[in-house]
Amino acid sequence: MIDFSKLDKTIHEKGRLSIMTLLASRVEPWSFQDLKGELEMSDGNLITHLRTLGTAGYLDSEKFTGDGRPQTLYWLSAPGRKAFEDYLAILEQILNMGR
Amino acid sequence: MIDFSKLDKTIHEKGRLSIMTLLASRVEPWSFQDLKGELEMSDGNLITHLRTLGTAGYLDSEKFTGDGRPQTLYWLSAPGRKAFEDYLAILEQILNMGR
DNA sequence: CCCGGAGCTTTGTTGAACAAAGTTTCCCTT
DNA sequence: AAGGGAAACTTTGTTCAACAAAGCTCCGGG
Repeated sequence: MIDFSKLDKTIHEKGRLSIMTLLASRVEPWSFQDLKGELEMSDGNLITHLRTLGTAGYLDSEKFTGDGRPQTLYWLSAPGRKAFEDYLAILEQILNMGR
Repeated sequence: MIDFSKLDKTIHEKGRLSIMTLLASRVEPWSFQDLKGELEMSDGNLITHLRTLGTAGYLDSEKFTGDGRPQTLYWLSAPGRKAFEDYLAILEQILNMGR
């Protein structure tokens, strides 16, 4: 039987799930603007989710101020990738059980 | 790109997701006691989630008082199964995108 | 006629999502 | 140098839902 209590609540919330999925979907980091453009989210909401994920140790970020406008890049940390893999494993169990 | 806004919030919450998964996993209905035994949830919390799903039209229920103790049985309605299928389709997209 | 369990309601607390507006920093233009 | 503007971030406040705990109701059995 699936252990739903193992479903990482930090990841499961819709907003953060979408962020984690985007970050996991490619190797290159995402800028704040790219994330904002892809997800329809207010600045405050987006940055709060990013901070929550950062505090959990799931992502790293770096602020660049070199070329043109300043921008911050975000990418999954190793623990973040691991946590997301675990999360996906449960999704897979749900899929297999529900069909 | 995945449309995360289509992620049914009624289903996505952890408690209701576990209920829907259980109900979808077999043809026979589940009794309140079976659900309560499988999911570790208080009576009030469980019944509230069931009512939320019922109000959304995602499940049907019937109260039996014939043999021995009274019991209520719950099962997915046709719209509920459809909504769950749609939900699973998005999970599948997330899985495919994250790997 | 109580006793107890099943199902359900009610109440209250806690916490999180989200929006909106304000703040800071820094580049670029004039 | 001064001001404009965009990016990133903070703050504030509202709103809503999860969840626990306790109480209520119905009904069958002893």
